[in-house]
Order: sequence, then C-alpha cells, then structure tokens
Amino acid sequence: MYRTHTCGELNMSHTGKEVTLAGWVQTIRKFGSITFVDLRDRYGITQLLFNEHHNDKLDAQPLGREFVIQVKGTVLERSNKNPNIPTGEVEIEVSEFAVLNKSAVPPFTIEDDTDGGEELRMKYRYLDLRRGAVRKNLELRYAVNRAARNYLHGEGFMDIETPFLIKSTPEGARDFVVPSRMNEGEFYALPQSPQTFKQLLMVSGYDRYYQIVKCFRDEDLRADRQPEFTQIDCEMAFVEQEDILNMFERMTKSIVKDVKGLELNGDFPRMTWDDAMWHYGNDKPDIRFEMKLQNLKVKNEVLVEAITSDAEGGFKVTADAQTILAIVVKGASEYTRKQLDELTEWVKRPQIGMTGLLYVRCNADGTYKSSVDKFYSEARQKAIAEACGAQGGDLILILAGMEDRTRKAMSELRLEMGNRLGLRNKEDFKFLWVTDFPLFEFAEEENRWVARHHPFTAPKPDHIAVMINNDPKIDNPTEYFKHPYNDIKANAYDIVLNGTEIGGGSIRIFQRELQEKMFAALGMDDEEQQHKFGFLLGAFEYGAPPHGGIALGFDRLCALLGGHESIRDFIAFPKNNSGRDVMIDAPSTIDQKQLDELKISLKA
RNA sequence: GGACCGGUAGUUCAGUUGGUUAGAAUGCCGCCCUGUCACGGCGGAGGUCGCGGGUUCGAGUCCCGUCCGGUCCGCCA
Repeated sequence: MYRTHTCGELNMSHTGKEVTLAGWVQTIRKFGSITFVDLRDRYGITQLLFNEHHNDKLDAQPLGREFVIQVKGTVLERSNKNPNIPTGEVEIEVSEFAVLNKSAVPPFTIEDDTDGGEELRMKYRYLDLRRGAVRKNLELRYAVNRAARNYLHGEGFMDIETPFLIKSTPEGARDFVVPSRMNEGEFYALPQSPQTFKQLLMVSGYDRYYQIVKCFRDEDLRADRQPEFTQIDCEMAFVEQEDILNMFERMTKSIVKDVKGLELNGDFPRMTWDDAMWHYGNDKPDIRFEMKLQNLKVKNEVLVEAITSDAEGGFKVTADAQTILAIVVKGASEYTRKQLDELTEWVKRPQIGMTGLLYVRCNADGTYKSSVDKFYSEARQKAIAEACGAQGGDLILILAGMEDRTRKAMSELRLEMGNRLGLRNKEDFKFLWVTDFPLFEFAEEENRWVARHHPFTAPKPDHIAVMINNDPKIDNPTEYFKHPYNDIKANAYDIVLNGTEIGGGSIRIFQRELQEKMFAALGMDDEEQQHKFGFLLGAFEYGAPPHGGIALGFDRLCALLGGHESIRDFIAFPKNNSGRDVMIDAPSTIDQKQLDELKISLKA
C-alpha cells in the first residue's frame, strides 16, 4: 500500500497514529541535523520531520524539489503551528522513507504565484497543472459540470452523444476537416456544434436532450476563444421561447448556487437586441453599471440645434456627424487634461478608430468647461449636460462620426471607463437575457443575406409573412438597409454575464417549407439545399415537433465564475494564440505513408 | 489578412545618449545552522542579449528582414 492518507486530511485527531503518505516534495528546509519537508499532493500539504537518524541516508540520496517520495511515520502535534494550512497543527515524524522517483529541477516554481511565464507553463503543462491555482480552476470546472448535470438530470434531460465525424456545411464558422481513407477524396468535418443532430433527436421524440460536448471551429483565437471548446448543449421539444428562458435561467441560478454558494434573487433582466444596441452599443451589455449611451441627435430639437448648427462659428466634427453619442461619467469632472488626452489617444487607437474625443466638464460650481469652448457657448454646453442628465461633478464624453463605428467605439469607451472607475467587480454576477435578435444580416462582401444566429432559427411568428412575401434579392447593395429583411426579428436569445456572451439559442424552424424558404433566402438553390441539408428537410416531413434550445459556453462560464477573462487556465490542455499545443507540438506534419493512404498530395 | 507589445542567466526582469568586464531577484551547487513553514548566514557556478543582415571605430541599445510568444481588430451561424 502506497499510502494510508492523503496530504490534506491529517489533523489533531490523528496524533499518535502511524501513517504512510506519498506525494511530491514541495520544499526542503534543513536545520543542521533535522530537516523539514513539505509533502504535496492534490489534497494539500503535510509537513514531514526527518530527524538526525536519517542524515546519512539523506546525504547519500539527497531529496530535491518534485521528487516523489513515500514516508512512514507518526502524526505529532507541532511545537510551532502553522495556521495558514489545514494540516498546520500536525507533522509526521518520519520513521522510514523511500524515493519512488527522482525529478529534474523544474523550469519554474510549482507554487500558486509561480515565476513561470505563459509560454513555459504551457510547454510544461503537466507541471503547471500541479499548481494549486490551476488545480482550483479545474476543480471549479468540474463543479460547474456536476451542477449542470444534476440540474438537467433532475429536469428529465437525457445525455445523448452525437457524432464528431460529420458533414461539412460551410455556413458560419470554418470547419475543421478530417480526410476519409475509405472514401477517397472525401472529408468529414468536426462539428461546430451538434445543432442538426439535436434537432433530429427532437424529431425522434427525445424531447429533453443535453450534452456537455466539445465543439470545433477553425477560426482565429482569442483569450476567450479556443479552436476546440465545450458547450452545455440543450434542446427541448414542445416549448416556446418563454419556456426555454425559464428553464435555463433556473439552471444558471442553480449552477451559481452550487458552485459559488450565491443565491441570485429575482428574474434576470431582459432587453431586446434593439435596446441593447441603442443604450449600450453592443449586443452583450455589461449591466453591472449604467453609463448608458446618450444619442444626442435625437434628444430634442434645441439640442440638435446646439450641437449641429454652425450659427456660432460652426464645428464641423459634430455638424457633419451621422451620429453623436455621449456618456456621462459620474464624478469624473476632476479628470485632468493629461487623463483626457490619454483617453483621446485611447479612442484613436486603430482598434477603436476614432479621430478624436470631445468632453464637457460639468463643474461642481455649475460652470462648464469643454474641449470645444470656442465652438460651443456655455449655454450650449448646459443644454447638452441637461439632455444627458449630467450634474455638477460629472464628465461628459462625446464621440461623433459614422453610426456603426461611433456606436461600437462608444461601447468600448463605456467599458473602459467602467474599468477605470472600478465598476466591474468580478465577484458581482449580473446576468441578462438579450432577445429579439435580427434573423438576417447582410454580408456586403458576399452580397447576400446570412443568418445572424444560424439558418435553423425561426423568425418571430408575426414576421414570417415579411420573409415569405419579399424577394431576398438586393438590387442596390449600397442600400441594403432599406430591404424589409432587415426588420425581421428572430425568436433568438443570448444569455450575457457581465458583458460576455455565455450562451445563445433560438426557437427552431420545424416545417420543411419554412426551412426551404430560409435556405433560399440565404442564397441556396434546391440542389444545394438537398446536398447539404437533405437529411434535415427529410426529417421535417415525418412529424417534427416544435422545438428550440440553447448552448452555453462552458469554458467561458467557468472562467467568469472563477473571476478570469481568459479561458485557458480552465482547460487542462489548451492551445496557444496560433492554435498550437506547444507541449505535444501539434499540429505537425505526417508521414508520406499516411498521406499516401489518404490519397492526399501537398502543394510544393 | 492587419495593429500593438514583448523576446537579455534555469526563471522573472532591469539595462540611461550607442562606449570599460551585461546587472538584480529568485532558482541551482557547496559549507554552516535543532523548530522552520517566503527559514537564515557565507561562498560559488550560470549569458551566442531569439535568429539573419545592415549602419558605426564600437550595437543588448539604431535600421531592415525573419521567427516565436501575448493582447486586440477583421473573423468567430
């Protein structure tokens, strides 16, 4: 027997007992004839005491960091206790020990606060995973997994596995493809999600399905995006949108309760996509703080006159702008010129792409000071402040320009100001439903409509007629926004946590005719529809029930609940920025023999 | 496809205007130490400054190219 106990469980109740422990050497502290060793395993750290009888053996076989050893000894009360660790009241006086395996000196310290950089940690991920900080994340991940399964099982959901080797349907993200040896020249694709399979399961009558499942997308990576990632994938039959929102709002609360011990009171707020874009400038608002976008051009006519008129000498930037947006930063009127200049540089970064930033300081004494004093009289500044609801002590930041870019930039600036003012507390979990997404989006580069969510999403019942009665054809691409398809809303919804989209879903189309119409709207002719989705259209002819579902980004949810933005440390073996696993060095070339078997030749 | 930041000891980093022998901390090795738990003290080893080219009397430092890593934009139904 290698061990009778783990390194995390011994305490005063075990004193006097003879125990055997096994684990890794965390640290060695030598004091002349006695030596302390911290022994570590997954469960904790226990201090070992080697007395003078072991010195000859330790001289002959010195221990080093990360050696795997086994010790037999007696549990003693310590004379100097360590209140910082659970086992800190006891130690093991070693009677016998054995080195089970030596270790090379690790390239970085195996401690919560390691000295290792990201690259090195990933290369030696098996060492990195020994660190408590990473282990804690994986433990949280497992807790979220269990909480989700417990909830879904309790609600009668059934975990059904779906295939990984499926058919490529390049709609949406790029597929990872796998060559088929037995079918020369043909390829499988790895699923971007089990979407069509879960819908087929609904047709088959498994009316509550779920899977915590890997999905694959061959797109560029980010801190919160991996090429293979995990979803909590769910689908239900005989449901309306309201049923799904309720079911998964309760699941989310249940997970937060189980994992964080937090009771989320009240219903999650809901916001339409239109409102989210209007008030926050994006479809995943962080509602931990207000600072809504103020649309100055529509506030009122006095204000419009105030900011666009050239009567007082004119100011081209706002006079010519398609959109003028402002945010009120509470209590920031004392921002220095230097801070404001720095913010201006911030919005001028290529990623934001604005040419400048206007500000109006609302001083506590009721006066105003702005970056455009020579264009705007104090009366005009006052009009702006009143329209925005700004008070003495506040700072108004204003961006002007083309609608899309300005709205996006202001959305980013709002989040940045939220960060600077400390309004985005990681332990404050604010969930939000965003509903009524547009069904279509116009892809200018392809000159066609694409599905905003995916092509299986149902339009709102009231909007089906608009879809059926209008030709998707666009005569003049520069005026695509005039087409009625822009107004069609979907029964689609996202769940947002603290400004991050953690899941999304929709009510699905379940009639063949409507699905065909949808495919046609996306530019697929009958033949292409049959080739790509014939199986689904066929299934819809055999009694498909109304259905819908949702998929939650499991890695993201775990990271956010763990207080991090990057999902990498919540995945045991993640890939780097370039999609590489630097530990196993993948992807890699393959043998000519393998290529030959697959009948694949590489371009020179 | 694009932008920005970084690459110097095992590791994390500093390195001024281009100028003598490239530093610190930590880790590692040796000696001392019977109550430490970030142990302490003394001593020591450890560097192709990512790679290639250029400018210069002289390059870690400036320029060009390239590779690697990170963050972001595009992309991600």
